[in-house]
Order: sequence, then C-alpha cells, then structure tokens
Amino acid sequence: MERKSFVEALQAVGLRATHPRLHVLRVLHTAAVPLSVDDIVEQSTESLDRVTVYRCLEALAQARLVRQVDLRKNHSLYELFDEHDHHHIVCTSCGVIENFVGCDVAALSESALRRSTLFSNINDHALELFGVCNSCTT
Amino acid sequence: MERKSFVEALQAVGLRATHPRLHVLRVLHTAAVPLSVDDIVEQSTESLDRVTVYRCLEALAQARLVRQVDLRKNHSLYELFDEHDHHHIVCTSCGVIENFVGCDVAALSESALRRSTLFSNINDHALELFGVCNSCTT
DNA sequence: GTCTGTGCAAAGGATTTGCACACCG
DNA sequence: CGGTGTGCAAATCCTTTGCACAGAC
Repeated sequence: MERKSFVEALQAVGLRATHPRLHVLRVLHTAAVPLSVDDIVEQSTESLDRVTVYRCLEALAQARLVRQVDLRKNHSLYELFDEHDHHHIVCTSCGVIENFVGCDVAALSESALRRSTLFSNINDHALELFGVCNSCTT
Repeated sequence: MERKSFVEALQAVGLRATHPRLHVLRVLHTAAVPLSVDDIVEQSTESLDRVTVYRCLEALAQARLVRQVDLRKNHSLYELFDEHDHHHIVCTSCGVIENFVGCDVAALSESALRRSTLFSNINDHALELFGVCNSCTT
C-alpha cells in the first residue's frame, strides 16, 4: 500500500477513486493512531458527510485497505491495513494509544486452528494490550 | 472464581451481593461464549432491567470479575474473567464464536513493554481471530 | 450515458444520565 | 438506619437506511 498511490490501490480492488474515499485514506495515513469517524470528519481538509465516511470505511474495510479496531470504547476506530501487522497498547485511564509490532500471528493462528473444530483458516486478527500509562500512574 | 461462590467473589472486591449482580454472573457462567446485554436480560431467570445490567457489568468489569469483549460488532459482549486466559475465533460471515486457549501473553507483554515509551505494565489484553467457519465456507 | 457513490434527512439501536425508591449490610 | 444499587423514563450518542442527485469511468 505504501508503494502504490491510493488511487491505484482503490482501482486494484475495484472501487472508484472518489474524493471522499481518497480523503479518508489520506487522513488515516497521516494519523499515527486509529481514528474514530468523528476524527476523520474533523481532520479532513475537505468537508465530508459523516454518513459518507461510514460508507467509505465499510467499503474500504471489506476491500482490506482499512481495518476496524475496537478498544473497549463505545465506538469503533479505523486505521490503514498495513503489512507490518502492528497492534496497540491502550491506557485504560486516559485512553492514549501506542502502537507496537511483534506478534507472531502465524504461530498463534496455527495453534488455534489445530484445536479448532469449526474453523480451518484465519483471515485477520486483533491484539490489544491494556494498561495504565506512565503519565496516569504518577 | 471457580472455587469461591459469586457472593464471596463480590464481597472480596467490595461490592454488595445483590440479586441483579448474582444473576448476571450466573448467566455469564452458564453461557459458553460472550453474551450481549440483551442476551443476559433474556437468559436471566429473574426479570432484569437493561440499564441495571449495564451498570452491573460496568461494576463487575472494573472489579475484574467480568471482561468486555469487542468483536467488530455494533455492541459489546461480556464474559466471566477466567484464569485460563481464553480468546475467540469469530466467523466474519455468520458470527459464530469458538473459544481457544494458548496465547503466550507474558512473552507478548514483555516484548511490547520493552519497546514502549509510554507504558510500564500491562493489566489485560484481548486477542481475537477472524475467519470464515467451515459451515459458511461450504 | 450508466451506474456507483454521495449528501441530506430521518430512523434505528446501543448506551448513558437523572431521580425517586428499594434493599444490602 | 445509611448509603449503595435498582428501576423507570428520557436523553444522548453511534450507526444504518431511504431516496434523489452528483460524479467516476
């Protein structure tokens, strides 16, 4: 996704390269952490309808350009699907989010599938760590 | 939690052993998978107010008797906090949930903390795997 | 030009809040 | 009895749906 432009990425998955979709992708690309729908609307340089953002995110998530992230809040967050397979540490006090890499999904999935009776393959995963950050502790 | 009765468990964390709280714990204990607030209301043998269930779950989650589970749905699910540290495989097609054990949190947390600049300890974690189950594939 | 995608309005569903009453300890 | 918890009503927030118009290809 880094190599290709967002226009190309959209075409590659059969989606039209519309303004709202490009803006959503750009805002997510700029942000360092997962964003809420409201965050995306606010941070877009072009005015976007909230409903449109919902529909863009749904299409982008289905096309695997975007990933939905749930962090025990009352709303979902979204981030670009990246090949580095990063995850998050979330402060249960102030909500700050830090990314981290290094989760051996292959091993986890394999181990899980070995004992599973209902599933034969894993397409995606979510791993979130929760703690209290240093600022909130002191 | 298995050894102690729910009444004792509540007392141990300084919560009053009220009917609604006991019913919520019992329903969650009976269920094999995480339940929604509506599930809990429906499956309780005693009539429970939905608002009360929300407040019970909040208190129980804070006391670490219950864990909130987010599976990319538009509502949260809840399950008993257990010492076996189980997680879930979710079918993105039909929504069926299967539990699995075997996730080396200690290693994951340690590796994440080693590179973290904001956090010094991890209290909890969530690991969810997503795939399409065998029934939906065929 | 066609058909997908957007914007606006409104509905739907989940969760939270306010307040008087109930009940645990 | 005193203070925590509950139930009901209503508000609030997040997300989805319907439909006419706009824009990508």
